[in-house]
Amino acid sequence: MTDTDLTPNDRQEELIESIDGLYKVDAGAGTGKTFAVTRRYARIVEQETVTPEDVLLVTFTDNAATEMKERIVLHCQYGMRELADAPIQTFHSLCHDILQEHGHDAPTHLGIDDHITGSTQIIEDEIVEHALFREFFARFSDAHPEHEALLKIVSDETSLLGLINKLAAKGVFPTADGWYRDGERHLDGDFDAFQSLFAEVNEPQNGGSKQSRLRSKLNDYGKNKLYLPDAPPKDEIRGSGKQIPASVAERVFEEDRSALKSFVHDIYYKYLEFALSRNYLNFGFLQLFAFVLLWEDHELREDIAFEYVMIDEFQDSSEIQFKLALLLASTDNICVVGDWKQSIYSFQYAEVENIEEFDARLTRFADELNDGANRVSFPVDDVEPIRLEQNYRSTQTILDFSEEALVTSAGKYDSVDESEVDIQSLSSNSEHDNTQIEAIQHDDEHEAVLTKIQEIHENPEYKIEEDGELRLPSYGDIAVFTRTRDFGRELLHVAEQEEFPMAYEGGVELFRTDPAKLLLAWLRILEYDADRGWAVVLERAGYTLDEIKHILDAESYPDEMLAFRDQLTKLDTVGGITRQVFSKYGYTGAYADVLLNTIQSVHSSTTLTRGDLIRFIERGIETGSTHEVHTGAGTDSVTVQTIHAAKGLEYPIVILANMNSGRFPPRSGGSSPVSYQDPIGLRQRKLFAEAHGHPHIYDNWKMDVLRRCLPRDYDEERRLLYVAMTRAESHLVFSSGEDPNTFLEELPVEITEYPPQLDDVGRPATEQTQLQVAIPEPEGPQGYTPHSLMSDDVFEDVEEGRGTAFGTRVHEFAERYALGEDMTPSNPDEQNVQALLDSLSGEFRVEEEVYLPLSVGGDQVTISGVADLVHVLPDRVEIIDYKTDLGRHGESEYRKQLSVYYHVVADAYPDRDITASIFYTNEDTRREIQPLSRAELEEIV
DNA sequence: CGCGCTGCGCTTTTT
DNA sequence: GCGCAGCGCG
Repeated sequence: MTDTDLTPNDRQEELIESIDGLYKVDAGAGTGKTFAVTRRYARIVEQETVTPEDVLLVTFTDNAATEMKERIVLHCQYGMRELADAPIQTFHSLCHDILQEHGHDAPTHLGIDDHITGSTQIIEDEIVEHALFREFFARFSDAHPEHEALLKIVSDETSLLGLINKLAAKGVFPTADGWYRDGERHLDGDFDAFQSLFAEVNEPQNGGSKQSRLRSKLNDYGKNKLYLPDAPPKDEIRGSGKQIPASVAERVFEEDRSALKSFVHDIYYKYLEFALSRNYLNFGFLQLFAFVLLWEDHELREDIAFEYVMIDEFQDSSEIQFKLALLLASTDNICVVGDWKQSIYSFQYAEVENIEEFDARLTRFADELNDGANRVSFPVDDVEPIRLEQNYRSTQTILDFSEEALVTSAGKYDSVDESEVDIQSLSSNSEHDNTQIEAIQHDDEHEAVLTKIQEIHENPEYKIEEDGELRLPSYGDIAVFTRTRDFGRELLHVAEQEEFPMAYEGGVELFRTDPAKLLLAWLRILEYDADRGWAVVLERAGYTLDEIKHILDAESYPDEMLAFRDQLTKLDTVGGITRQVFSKYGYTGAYADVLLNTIQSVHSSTTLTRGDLIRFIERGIETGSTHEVHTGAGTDSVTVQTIHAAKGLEYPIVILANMNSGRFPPRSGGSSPVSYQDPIGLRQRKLFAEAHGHPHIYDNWKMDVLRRCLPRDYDEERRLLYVAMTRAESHLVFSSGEDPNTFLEELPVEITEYPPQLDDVGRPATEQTQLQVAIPEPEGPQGYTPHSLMSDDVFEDVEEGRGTAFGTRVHEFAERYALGEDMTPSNPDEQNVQALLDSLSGEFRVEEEVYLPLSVGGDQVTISGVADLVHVLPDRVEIIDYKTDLGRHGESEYRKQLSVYYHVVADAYPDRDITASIFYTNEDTRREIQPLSRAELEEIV
């Protein structure tokens, strides 16, 4: 609904008129929340004694803040200019303002001898902060040998940054000599809470005839792990009955965490110091220091505090934001507006409990804040609930159906207790109820979705309502939502080929687009003459994979490409190279523009060499950093976006795509910040430990048990579905490829096969191969059929950095067999391996643990690992790796890995010839690998 | 029917 | 690395 003309309904009226006191507003999807909030604001500032400076209105995005202001000025005495500086803003921007004005000494409250000044920068770019954090971490590691034991099990430094931010969002801060206030209590855990989780997963199933889920999960205890010598054996952990012994709960929970806590404290505190010394703050630290300031300085707090506080989208708030709101309120005129059903930002530290258990949290937080001083001076026990239930967006059929999402079970071990779910049913004010809800399924989901769109377009069965009239739907009325950007991008790609009017809205992983990958490929060619560059360029030109393989081996690149390379070589700037590459491939669209802009803006702030640019793009691909790109496709086009991006929007027709049998939700809780060491070489270490008795021990058995006690939480996934469905005004289509996921299967809608029929749409002819190349017969033992060394996915796998894991059971068989264990081959692959090994003379061994020092950018990089199977002869040494399928592991990944071992073994056997080879057990043969030089490895590492 | 082993697939984003 | 589903065995 729009604001200017309509009159509020009764509930909205109540919200607008009730401006004094505590209110918790349950504002469901499409209930005219913004309408009511903006009118309420207008009503508040109508009072003679109140000006906009007295009213804090918090939103969660800058865009929302701007929209609020725009809509407020439509019906209040203040104009845009008067509201420009009014506190209608996000928590972050408010905290920034507070720190700018009063934050100079805020760090000293934590014992940090530094200051926040006008020149202190806010780091917005994730890539930049990660780079800074890595630099900090390297220094920290050097300066703190006392934490060596924990430092060496950190495989990904930036996950520690994640931990720091999470603690900051919970209000846990370090001080010079400990933890701020009672922050430490959060780090000790709550045994009672853990024990009840433990008991729940440890309940026997099927009325006692079946072992508990926990016992079943722990069947893998110790598998692929190296535990400390005092770790209990598997049968002691699992017990003999249907349950894990109850005493295990205490054994795994109770451990001395002082070393871990002191490590986390030191990292956290030193990073705060580092950031301030470099004159920057991240978003989390803004809130941290603002909180500290408001906590410590009573006079300042009372001075800043607002007479009225309103918070929009309260389900997206974090613990510290809830507390900041209380510190910023001078009276109990507080109003939070939100909808627990739309809480989908937990990864951003949003806590749905803030709104679900608002009253209890309010009391508890106010109590905590009043520790030692009276900071929340108003009563908090009288909260007036208001529920908006009139929906202005969707038909009643859609509204009723969407509620199903919240009570749908996600799988065998997931159930929803419907009586526990507090759903305020919405009632539609739509006059029509011509709604279609359907589910389609086809292996080629992209084409199926496009076909469905074609069917819907201008189809009288999908009429939609506009101004009380029904009309035919156009492309612009349709939106496709996906859980992942990947799917959206693929769909768009197909749509482009079919010349379908479709546009992507939202952040794009810019560096994972084709223009960026082609640019990276050419840069690699220029800089290193690298296969990884040529392969991509050749593939793009339409060569088949076998042809590419041959061209790379023979280094016989097409003349036209060599000429283009020479042309690029003559260019001085990376901007020039970028422009040339884009123009060669006809990339003139929005992606290319934004890419060029990004590169040039980095270039103008630093002097960027080609090597720098390569690393910049590689990092961009790795981190998947996103940039807002406006594709500006024609006026009448289908919108594609992620569900997260679609929040707050509405479309007449919604297609919810990609409802496939993926395992939902994504791993909750995130990975442990202090994670296990990179598993490279784990199996070899185990073998080595067994063979030589010198295990390299690094694993923690308690963690293995603890992890398995945490139940999966599907609630947010249910809410995500709910958000997607409630965007729809009239029609809802679910779509899945391959197999539908459990949610879709459980929903009360029939899933129908939907074969795509897009033949009538013009398709461009596939590009012709430009060069025919004779493929030489592969060498190898007789009787094996040749097969391509390159699977279809290799380029993608390698480009996206997937496929570094090594372990296959065949490999394990080979190692055990070679080491003299009594192994019987159980499949043809293993038989092939056995035959190969039997045909070789000489000694096999698993090499000792070694460290290969590589010098990278002046810093030492160490790769630790145990060499794979090594075949030693008097005059030569051969490193052998095995693989059954290359689909999941790019050959270049093997080459990288084997190269590391190659140099290790070369050091160990200086007088002998060293070779490294992969044995393709499936159907092929052995192939020698040309190891990367140390210099090339350095580039990769 | 219960249990253990094996193969498969694999992430959202704002300040 | 990890959960889940499918399958074979007892």
